[in-house]
Amino acid sequence: MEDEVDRLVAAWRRERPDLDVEPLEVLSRVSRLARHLDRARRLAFAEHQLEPWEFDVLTALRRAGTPYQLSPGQLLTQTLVTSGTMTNRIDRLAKKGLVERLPDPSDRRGVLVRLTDVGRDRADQALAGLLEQERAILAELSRAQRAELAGLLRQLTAPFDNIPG
Amino acid sequence: MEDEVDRLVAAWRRERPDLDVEPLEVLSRVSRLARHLDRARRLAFAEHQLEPWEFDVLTALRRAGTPYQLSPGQLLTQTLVTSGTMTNRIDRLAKKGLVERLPDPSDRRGVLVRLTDVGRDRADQALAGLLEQERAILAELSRAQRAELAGLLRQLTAPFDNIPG
DNA sequence: CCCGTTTCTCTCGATGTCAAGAGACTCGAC
DNA sequence: GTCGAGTCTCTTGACATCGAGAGAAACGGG
Repeated sequence: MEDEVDRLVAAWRRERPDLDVEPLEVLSRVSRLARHLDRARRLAFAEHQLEPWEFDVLTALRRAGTPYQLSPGQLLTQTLVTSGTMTNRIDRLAKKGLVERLPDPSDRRGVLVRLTDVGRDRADQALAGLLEQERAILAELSRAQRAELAGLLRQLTAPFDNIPG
Repeated sequence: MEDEVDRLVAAWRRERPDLDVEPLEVLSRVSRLARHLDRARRLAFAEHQLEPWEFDVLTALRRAGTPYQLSPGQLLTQTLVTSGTMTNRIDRLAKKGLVERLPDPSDRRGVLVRLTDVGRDRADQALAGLLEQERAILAELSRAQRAELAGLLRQLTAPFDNIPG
């Protein structure tokens, strides 16, 4: 089956026959698939009244384990947004009752963000929904193919995740 | 070599041992790799004084072939942004002298956006730089592995690209 | 022809993000 | 102790995007 990247590559070969555009076969597909996934996730989360960014923050806290609390700084590094953005996000999540701000008992500059019970349940439900949807997308592939794909992708992501920042 | 997704998956298995999180092994890697690629591309384009969105628009015109012109509407569908955004983008590219607006001779409601010579050269140079960088990222894999990866990704993207919109 | 519908592009207001910096507090050297 | 550098969170202003809708022109049935 043909996809958009096949058409993209064909267009480049026509317009720039001097260039080797083979890298696009892999990396343009990665980018485009990621975009499709973003849209699909937005839909899946909407069923739980969550935005993707809310899911990101809530699950970071959820993965931390009890008592489900992290500093805003720790949340920054996990979600890769800036501090101004995180302040805004915590404000909105707190207003919705999904997290609460607590003073950090060991550092009076600091704050701890803790998941409320409601927040934990919402995160758990949204994760279950996400996994269900992702399983449907991956049904195109056999178990062996999925493992193969995961392994090849790991080879590409590992340098980014380990060497720099 | 371990990557962030391995750590992510391990955290979920600890916190939610009841869930099968195998889909994350593939799809979280796709999303994270796409994010790394975005950052890398931003850097590569900066050497040519281009933003990623500028590259998107210029190369859409470039791929169209001579005379390198498309309507704003055609650019919308290729770049997947809204019309308000495209108007803004064309304004800024025109101000930089990379594209120009022409009245559409066959439809007085319409406009044609045409790549200037400067714009075409910038697009060509930026594409060459991008491909060079992408080749470096893909050097982790053998030619056969790249072909395998492209094929598996195509199986996942094809349903999105063909069935819906 | 004429009028309603559709198809274009652009305008406008709201929103989320980033980058830079301010303010509060901690920590270590002296 | 005290001072300066470092750390942490929040504030502010700029900016790109989206979504809804306005205005202009094309299209097509009666």
